[in-house]
This record gives sequence, C-alpha cells and structure tokens, in this order.
Amino acid sequence: MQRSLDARQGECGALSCSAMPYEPQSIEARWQDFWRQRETFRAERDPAKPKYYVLDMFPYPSGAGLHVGHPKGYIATDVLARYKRMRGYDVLHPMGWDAFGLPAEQYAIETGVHPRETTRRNIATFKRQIESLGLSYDWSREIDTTDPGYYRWTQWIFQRLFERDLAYQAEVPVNWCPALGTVLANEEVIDGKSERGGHPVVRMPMKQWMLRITAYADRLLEDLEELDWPEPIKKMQRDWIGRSEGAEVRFPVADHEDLTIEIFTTRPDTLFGATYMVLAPEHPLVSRITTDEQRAAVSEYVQATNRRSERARMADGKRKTGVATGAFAVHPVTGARLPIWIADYVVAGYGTGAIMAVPGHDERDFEFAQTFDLPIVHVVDVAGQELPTTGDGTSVNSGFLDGLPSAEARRRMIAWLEAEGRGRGRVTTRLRDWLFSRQRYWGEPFPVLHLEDGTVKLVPERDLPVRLPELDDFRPSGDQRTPLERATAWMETVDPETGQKARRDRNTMPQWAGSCWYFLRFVDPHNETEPWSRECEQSWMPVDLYVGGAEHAVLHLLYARFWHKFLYDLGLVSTKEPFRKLVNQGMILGSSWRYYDDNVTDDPAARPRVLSFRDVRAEEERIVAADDGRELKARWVAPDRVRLVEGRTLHPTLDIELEEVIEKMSKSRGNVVNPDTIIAQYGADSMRLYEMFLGPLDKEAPWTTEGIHGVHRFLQRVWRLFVDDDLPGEPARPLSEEHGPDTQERLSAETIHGVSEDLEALRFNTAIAKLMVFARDATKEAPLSRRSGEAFVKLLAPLAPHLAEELWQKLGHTESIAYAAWPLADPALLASTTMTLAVQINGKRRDEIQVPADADDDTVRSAALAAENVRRHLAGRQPRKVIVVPGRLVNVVL
RNA sequence: GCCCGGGUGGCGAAAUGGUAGACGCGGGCGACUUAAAAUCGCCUGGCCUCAGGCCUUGCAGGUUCGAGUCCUGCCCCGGGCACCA
Repeated sequence: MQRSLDARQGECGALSCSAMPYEPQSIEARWQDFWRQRETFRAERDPAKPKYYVLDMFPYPSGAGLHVGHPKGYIATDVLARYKRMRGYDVLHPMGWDAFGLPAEQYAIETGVHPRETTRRNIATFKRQIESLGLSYDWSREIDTTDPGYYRWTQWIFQRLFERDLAYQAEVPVNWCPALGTVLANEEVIDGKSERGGHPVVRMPMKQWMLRITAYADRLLEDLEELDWPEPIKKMQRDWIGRSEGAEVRFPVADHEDLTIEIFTTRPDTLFGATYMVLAPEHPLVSRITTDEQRAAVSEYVQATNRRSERARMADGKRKTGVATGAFAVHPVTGARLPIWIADYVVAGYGTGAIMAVPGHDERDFEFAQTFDLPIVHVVDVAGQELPTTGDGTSVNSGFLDGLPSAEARRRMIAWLEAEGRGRGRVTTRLRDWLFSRQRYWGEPFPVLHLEDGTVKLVPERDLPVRLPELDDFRPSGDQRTPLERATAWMETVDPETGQKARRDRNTMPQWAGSCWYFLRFVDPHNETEPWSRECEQSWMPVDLYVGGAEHAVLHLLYARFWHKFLYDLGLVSTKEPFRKLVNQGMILGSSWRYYDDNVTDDPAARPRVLSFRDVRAEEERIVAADDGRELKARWVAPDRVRLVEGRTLHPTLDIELEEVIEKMSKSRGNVVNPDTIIAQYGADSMRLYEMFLGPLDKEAPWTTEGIHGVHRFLQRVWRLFVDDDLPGEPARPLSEEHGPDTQERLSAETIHGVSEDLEALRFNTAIAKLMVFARDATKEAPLSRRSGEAFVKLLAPLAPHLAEELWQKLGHTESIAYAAWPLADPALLASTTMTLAVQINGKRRDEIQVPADADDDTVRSAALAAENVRRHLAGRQPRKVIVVPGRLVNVVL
C-alpha cells in the first residue's frame, strides 16, 4: 500500500486522524431504511423466471430476545436468498412468529400481564433485532400465528381433518403434567418429564382430541426417500414411526372361552419356542384373568408400577420383575398351557401390550425366564451359538418348520396362522395418534360445538375464527378444569343452525398447530377468502431450502409433513412433501467458567465451602469433593468477570482456579452474547460474516469475541480498496477502466468461480476465505480495474450487503445491488498458461517444476527428472517408474 | 447396549485418493507514531547436524506409485434412541 502517505500526513495537520475509515453504524442504518422504504425485497412472481423459496423455522418470540446463536440460520438463508436474487430467481424469503404456546402463558401467570401483550412486546424486540442484521425478508408477508386472521385458517384446516375422520375425540391414557396443568404429546415428554420445564408427567385416562397421524405412517416413511434432508434426521423420523413387520397371533385363555390374548411378534418363526406369556401391567385383561390366589400380588404389582416413574424404572436397569396371574394361555399350535405373567418390561403402549415370551431367542425373555425359573426352549439354531440367540438361523424343535431358514419359517408360520384363523401377518408402528388438545389458554380454540345430545358439530365456516375469549386469570385450575371454562359466557352458546343450546370446546390446540402450515400461508398471506390461492401455491411451493435446528426432527417436521400430505389428498397443495431440502444449522456455543460449592440446596444464608474444579471428582451422576466426598453443586462465572493471573483463570474475588466450559448459550450459565452489543461495536456486516466464517453451517462452533476482529479488518480492507478516506470529497478511488494485469484478471476469475461454487453448496466459510484472498492480493501489482472491482462487490453483496450497497453506490450506480446480475468467470482466464507441478520421490514431495499448461506427459516427465533436487535424490540411478498425474504432480518411484 | 456424527497447529478451520495445515484468531518481528491504538509488511506444526533432512491429521494394521481421505480392529468426544416384542 504505497498510496499517498504524504496525503495522510497533510490531512493530519488539518483534521483529526481519528476519523473511522469504515463506519458500519451509519452505513447500515441508511441501507436498512432504503430497503424498507423501497420494499426492495417484496417477492413478486414472474412466471418467466425460476423461483426459489428459502425459509427459516420461524421463531417463538421469547421474552429474553435473541442471542448470537439464534440468527446463524437466518444469516445463512439470507445469504442464499440474496445470492439467488442476483442469479435471476424470484425469491420468496418470509419471516413470522410462532407465538402461541406455554412460555408466554407461564410468564402471564407469573406477572399477570396478558399473553397478547407480552407476545406483542416480544415480537417487537425480535423484529427489531432481526432487522438490525439487514436480513432481506419480505416483511409484507409477516405472519403471527396468534392473529385471528391466521388462526381462522388453522381452525379451518382442523375442520377438514374432522370431516375426514382424521380428528376425533377419545378417552385415552395421556401424559398429564400436573405442574403445567395440561396433557402433553408423546413427543413432548422426555424421560418421563415435560420437554418444557422438566416437570414430572403421569399417565392417566382422559377424553382428548386426537389426530390420526398413524393413517399416514407408511407414506411419511416412504416419502422420506425423495427428500434432500440430513440422513440422521430421516433416521430419527424412521425410528419414531418405527414400522415393523411380523404377525399378530391370538392365544386363547384357558378356562375363559370368551377371552383371547392378542400379541404381536416380529419372529413368528419362534412360535414353537414360546413358553409363557406376558401382559403389560396396564393391560385390560389383567383383572379378568387373574386368579383369586394371585389377585393380591397382581394388584400390588400394578400399583407399584403406576407409582414408579419411567425414570425410576430405567434406573433399575435391566433387572426383571413380574408376577404370575395364575391364568394360562393355550399355545395356538401345540396346545400347551403357557403361564400368563404380568411384568413392566412389556409396555402397554407398543403393539398390543402383550407378548409371547420366547426365552431361547430374546434377551429380555431369557433374563425373565432365568429370574423366575421358567422353561427355555431352543427353536432356532444359529451356527453353534449358545442361547439366547436373537439372529436368524435354522428352525429346530419346531414341528413343520424344522430345517427351514428363519425368513422362510416366518412366511410358513404366517400362512399357517392365517389358514387356521389363529393370526395373520401384520405391520405395526411405534407411532401413535397425535394427542392434539391442551388444557391451556394461549392457543387456538377448537372450532366445534358440543350439543346437548352429545353430538359434536363444526362451527359454520362463516363464523370462523372462533376467537379466544378475554380472560384475566389464565392459570390452570389444579383440577382438570381448563382456563377456557372460566369464560362461561363464551362457553355457553347456541348452534346458529338449529338454535339448540351448545357448549364450546374447553381445550386449545397445541403449539405445533400453527407451524404445521405457516409455510403455505406465506405464499398468500392476506387472502381472506381461503387459506391460500391455488395460483400462489403452485408458483412458490415447495420450499426449496428449509433451515432450522435439529431439535425439531420429530416434532414440527413430522407434524407438518402429515398436514401437508392431508392437504395434498384434498387437492389443496400440489406437492407430496413441503420441504425439498433441509439443513440443520449447528449451534453457536458460549463459554463460561465453573467452580463448585457445597450449598447444594441453594440456601441464601449458607456460608458454603468453595472448591476449584481440581478438587472434585465425579461419582456416578453427582459431583463430590475429592477429599471428604461431600456433594457439590456447580457455580458459573461469566467470561467478563474472571481474573487472569499468571496464566491462570481465577474467580473474581476468591483465590480459586476456574474451569472453562463451552456449551449451549443459556441465561443460567451467563454465557449468552447479545447481538445488539456486537452490532453496535462492529456492525451487522461483521456479525454476519463472522457467523458464516466460523466453520461449516451445520457444525456447532464456539463464539469468541476476538474472532470477529478478523472479519472486521477484512471489511475495512475492502473499504479502502474502493474508498480513499484521505481524500475528503472523493467518493471513491478512481478505478482503472482498462483491464487489470493478467494476474489480477485471473485472480478475479478464480474468485468468481470459487465463491459461486461455495455459495451453491452453502460453504460460506470457504467463500469468505476466497474473498479475503482477493482483497489481500488483487492490488499487489496494479490498482484495481473497474471490471474486477465491481465483480468483487457483487460477490460480497450476499454476505455483507450494507457495505456492498454503499460501495456499489460509490462506484456510480443508482440502483440497489440486490438485483445486479451475478458475475460470470471468463473460462479462458481460469485455464492458466503455465502450471506448477509438485515432484514426489516415492510419494514424498521433493521439488516442483513449472511447465506449460498444455505440456504432454513426456515433457512433464523429463522436466521432473531434470529438477535439481530430483537429480540429487536419483544420484544417477534410473527410476523404476514415473507417474504423471495431469495437472497435479509427478511421482518418481525408485 | 444400539444407531448416527466427529477426532487435523496454541485456537476456529481448509484439503475431487495427488504439494497437509488455505483463510482467520492468537503470538512474534519490523514499518509508521513523541507514545499508544489503528493500519501496513514479514514470520508462525514439531524436531535436527537447517540452501537440506526427519517426524506429523486419535491409536494399531492393511490396500495403493501415493492415504487426513478407502478397508479392518480399537480408543476418546458429541448427538439421537433405549426393555419396541
């Protein structure tokens, strides 16, 4: 940079030297206003152009606002949206709010502020933060799931489900969470606790709305094949659906002519090895078949099972427990009497809640049989292995199956069962119908009326939406009454068609309802006569790229696919699947510092003993003091409060060394970084660039505030490439209208080529690296040519849009760069005239040679053998073999 | 236990079976400065007998002219599922 040091000195005499050369704060606000006022990103559909629908999983606007981890996916989709626009696509890039749900309501209960109010405030904060990143959303399509104009159509879709018998009410055992005062879907229960809040959940029967997602199980499974989704996510969905093939077999109960036990097995070939039966403790037949002698023991076991949470059951490990019912079943083939047991290793919710136990070929049955001294029979021979064997082999001791390989034996047994009327081939799924009602306030009301005669009918379409009633008290009642039942005037109504007295439904829909179809509303958000028009749907759907967190693998993504398939069957959408390509962005991690104390109960009056991480050890799940073994609790120190003393990291006031822990950002750890602070200091473009530069999009990465310096320096360098801030009044450095030197033109072509490829593949980190190389090297030999300079600004535009707009304007353009045509690399420049080849000897790099790009193998070979260091290694010997890899290297084998 | 990812400099990371460590952080040296910051330039995996050479992508083998990349076995970390019949 030999440019005018003299000018700089001259300037310093007259003016302050502290003027910032590149001031993102003023640039960014100006361009954000520009985009807003011009509606630059309003999506319009021109049928002559290809379309690109790029979508973020819309956020739940929580009270805490965004931290730097949230926008990573939004930035990535924004880069792609901007890139695709410049590539000539019509881009649909919308944003909205998934605003119904528990946290707003929990907050309302704590503070007394209406959820509508907190939701409004939270949305305002989220929107301000998102806008400050310069994301190119079409805000005219903003959606809020709590808006009656939106949930009207959520209710409308529910009505269509009801009409097709895909929504029904049933008395089912549900996951009741007393602390939240609601039931939860299976997907919302993790380890026997609620996904939100970690409260205990108990199973109990209740009348609930259900959606028949099981009717779509096969299609949800099959159509995964055609999706460009991460393999682990597809796998999780397959596992969740849990399809397995096998047979249903009916075992008559001895001495109860009217009773049969129905079981499901994937191994009908082992039927001859069944030596006893097991029912889940909750199985409906238990009380009917239990003999008087066993009744006391059985009921005690059933109660004990109910009391123990699933967590406690798991903590017990694999120890088998159970009680005999005293009853017997009749083996459908041999007629043998098999004792019927109950045991909690058979779960009520899977299959039929009953099994035939084949201890010879099932590890669980084997353990149980050993524990209770039940007979074990060998019916499948697997290459001399000892029992229990669970793999395929050859049937033995199995009557008409003897000698058959397992697969054939299965077919033969199913045929026999069907011929004898004792069973049939069957496929089961682990997936169960979706429990769709919640006993909460902040959700969509069900658009139905319960008439006095018990019938349920739909609210007429013209009366939609059924609005949420106003309530002052949102609390769950503690019993099973719901908040809506307090709105008595709202609950008691009349059927507008018959004039009969009617009650509204007391439940609301779960949080997932609104997100099942929001991507469809985005294509036609202001339509008041239908949820979306056919025309809009066909011009934008499906979503071409969907980016969001992996935590939605089996919740939102499965539910949304289910609704979409249903809408497809109705002819309302034209694609079987809503999301063609899915990418999970990796989390951004924060760092905090840890120590321990013995105030395990968080007693504020305690004077705890404080320990460094060096003085503790892990004992199973707990952390204890290394010396006296007392139990400890982890404490956290935010990174800005630690003291660095002689290379050690210490507590702010105490003399103990802290341990750095890098994990998901959360309030409780004090490791959250607010994007507002980063943007105020470095600007949105630096923030965007940094998050994209950290590493591959789908990988998690730790946030470090030093790291952002690098990309900020890069943007400053870019600024100076175009703007001479030492010459006030000069809008831009004059760029040469001539072609630059060959090296510059070639670098430009390579950068265009490389950045384009990287953006297509979502490799933002390497795209940025290539831009950095250009900015570093382009002006080494000569000033930048206009041609290369403008191409570079365009390449930068998707990643750092504010700076690119500013430079584009300084280069004399009056239109936004947002729709400027993406540059194309001159292929002639990509092919260089000479090339540098590495020369290896026995696979080790020893020298390099320069040869013309079109040199033939012989020329390359002799050049390689003539290289100085090669001659030294050869020392007169003849190489055994010379391998020429065109364009790459030469390997001389001795 | 089972199923996925992943182990590369002090750190974040690059690398169609073909020059390992691009780019960035941090660090070092120098220029500019009264000074500092900012900026700019150079250096920065380890070791040695240093114009050269040896070692190096979790560990141990294998395939290949050539392996971070492919194969076999193992170790460690992260995630998902978990008595699923």
